Amino acid sequence: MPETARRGDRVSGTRYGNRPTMKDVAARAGVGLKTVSRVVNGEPGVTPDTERRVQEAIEALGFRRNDSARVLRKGRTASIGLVLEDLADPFYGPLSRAVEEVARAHGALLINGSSAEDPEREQELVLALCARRVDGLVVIPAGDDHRYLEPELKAGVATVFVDRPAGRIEADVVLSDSFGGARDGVAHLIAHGHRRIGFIGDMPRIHTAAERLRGYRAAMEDAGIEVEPSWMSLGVTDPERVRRAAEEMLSGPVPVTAIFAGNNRVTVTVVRVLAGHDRQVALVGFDDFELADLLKPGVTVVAQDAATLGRTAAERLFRQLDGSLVTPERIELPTRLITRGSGELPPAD
Amino acid sequence: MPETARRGDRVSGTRYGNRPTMKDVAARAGVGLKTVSRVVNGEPGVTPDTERRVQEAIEALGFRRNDSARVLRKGRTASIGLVLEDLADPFYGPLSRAVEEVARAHGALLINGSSAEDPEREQELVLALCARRVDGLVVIPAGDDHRYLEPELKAGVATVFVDRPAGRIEADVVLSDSFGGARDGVAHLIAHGHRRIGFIGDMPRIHTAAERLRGYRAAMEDAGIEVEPSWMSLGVTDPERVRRAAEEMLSGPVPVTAIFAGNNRVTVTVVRVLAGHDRQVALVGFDDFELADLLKPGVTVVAQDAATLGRTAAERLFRQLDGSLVTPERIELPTRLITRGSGELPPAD
DNA sequence: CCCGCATCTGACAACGTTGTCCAGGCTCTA
DNA sequence: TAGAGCCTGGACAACGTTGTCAGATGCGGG
Repeated sequence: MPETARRGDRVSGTRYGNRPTMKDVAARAGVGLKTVSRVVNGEPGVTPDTERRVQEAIEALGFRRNDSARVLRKGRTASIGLVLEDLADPFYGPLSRAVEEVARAHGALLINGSSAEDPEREQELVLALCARRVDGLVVIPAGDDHRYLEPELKAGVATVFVDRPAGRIEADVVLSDSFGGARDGVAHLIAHGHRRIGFIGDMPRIHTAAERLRGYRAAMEDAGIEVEPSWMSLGVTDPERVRRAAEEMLSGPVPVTAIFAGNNRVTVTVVRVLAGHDRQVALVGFDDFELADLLKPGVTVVAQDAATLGRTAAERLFRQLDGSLVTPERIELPTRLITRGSGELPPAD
Repeated sequence: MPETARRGDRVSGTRYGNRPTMKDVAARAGVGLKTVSRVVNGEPGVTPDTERRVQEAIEALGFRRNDSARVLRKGRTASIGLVLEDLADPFYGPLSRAVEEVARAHGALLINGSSAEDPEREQELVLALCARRVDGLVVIPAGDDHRYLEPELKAGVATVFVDRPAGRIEADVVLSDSFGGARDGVAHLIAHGHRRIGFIGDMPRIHTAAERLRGYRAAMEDAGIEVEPSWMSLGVTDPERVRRAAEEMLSGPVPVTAIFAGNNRVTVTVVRVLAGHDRQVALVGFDDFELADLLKPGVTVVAQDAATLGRTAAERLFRQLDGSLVTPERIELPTRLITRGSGELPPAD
């Protein structure tokens, strides 16, 4: 019976299509396996001459340590996971980058995934990250029930939620003061004489959206203004529906003189709608965005700092891993009203 | 001698601070180790009753398969790496997202890292990803020598370069037609009567920057225009220096009547500078950006599609992994001139 | 009633690394 | 010069999973 090559057969010390291992390096350098390990990890106890021989063998074979095996042995992966809604959203880019910088400072890599605002996909992603044994997780939740994370928390996976709180579990949260920010933004419009103010926001099942709506209501109530149902549009995000919602508010039976936009995508769409109108309508948006200052008029916004949000969360994560942090906490970062013109327009009835 | 707990001691089947393993699940379910593996991987040959018992044990213990061990055994990680310049840059967010979507369609996770345009950091990141044995790499190179990747390529790591070509190695590349785009953009300005046209771009050691500069020169030469050295500003990116460069071009001995901006960050800064001037200066920018249409005047740009760039690259990557792709290729995607007003302003001398 | 076969299950090795521990050779001192 | 102590290097097991292979079980037919 003729022998055929099988996976695992060795040819001149290296496996077919596979990578050289420490064993191969050891054989080539004429030293023991552990000595190679010591050199690779910069551990003491290797004479300069031996080290040189090993380095040469590593170079010659193009050896790279297999971190999967290392992880298996050591238990830490030096990587953290980030689950967010959509990396293409300008709000999350800087956030992700901030998390990455902190991770890098701690020698960790960042694995990230977009949930597309789908709770199921969020869970799928988070569990995939856990299966890869990330040391920690930064999650911008899409769903509102995170009990599926309980075994992970128990197993010591550091976890921080960002932008929105975790559902039904105890965990660290870092978020912006959506309620206060929205209330201040709407109050700002009221202070400039507006009473008929529209609100366009995301689905209230999203925590931030609900909080911003609550802020809107609170500001209106504080001013003794009764809110017409037709002034509120909830759960619309895609440009076309935002456009329709805005048009309806502007031409309804009780037309608004100002609009509060619940997030940057909505704001931008509303700006587009208003650009097509001749009537002056005031606008305040939640979330800053690039070029807001260059539009005519400049767009007044309630700004939250995505990078700080990410940095704060990541730092807490690594403090959890240190062990210097135990009790879950809720950290709320203040927002900042930036006036640029659009929010200071007087009502035009 | 009192016994003290050591790492490795077992308490009711689970290790301290560690996670349950298949062995633990097997013990609890009263089955063999391999049977658990079969259930977890949906392999056939398990009776419904046994499967139920195993599932219950998994549930009860909160077991998650350890993918590090799995990878070690199987050789594939079902993850790909993406190295780009800066995730916070609006050009890379959509690109990253597009790569992620393709990866997801192939059941792979995305690990990404920002090189911050630093060749050393790029190499460090790429090698860290290789150590984690990603199946493939999408790289937006910062450096111009990628020979360090040779062992990886030989070992079968699928690799695609995006936006800029690889240096000194043979590899797949997907990029935009920077030269043609810039030439067309500048020609557009020339067609509208401009002859004194400024160019502000990134360091020429960056391939795209060099190509765009080449396009600028080509368009000028085609029109028989001699370029004044003071019209070109190379290697400036940070807002302050771009601002100074623009001001100098506008007020120099031979002031320009139009500016071609080499990338979106430069374009935005130039828009800011021009907003502070009363003299009308034409502007064409490379790269589209959000809200370019809402500025007054709208900003004419040479648009490249970041998402398509990312998608194309990722698709090639997985075709490499299929084995259906062998020879490295260079794919150049066309750019598109979008006229919005700023590029059609006549020269104001 | 027993054999053969199909079906289900488990023991065992291997993946590539690191931690533990011991051997051998060296230096230093009494 | 012998003994103690240090330094370097290597053998071996373990991490948690999957592939291989053989054993156990049950069933139907001769």
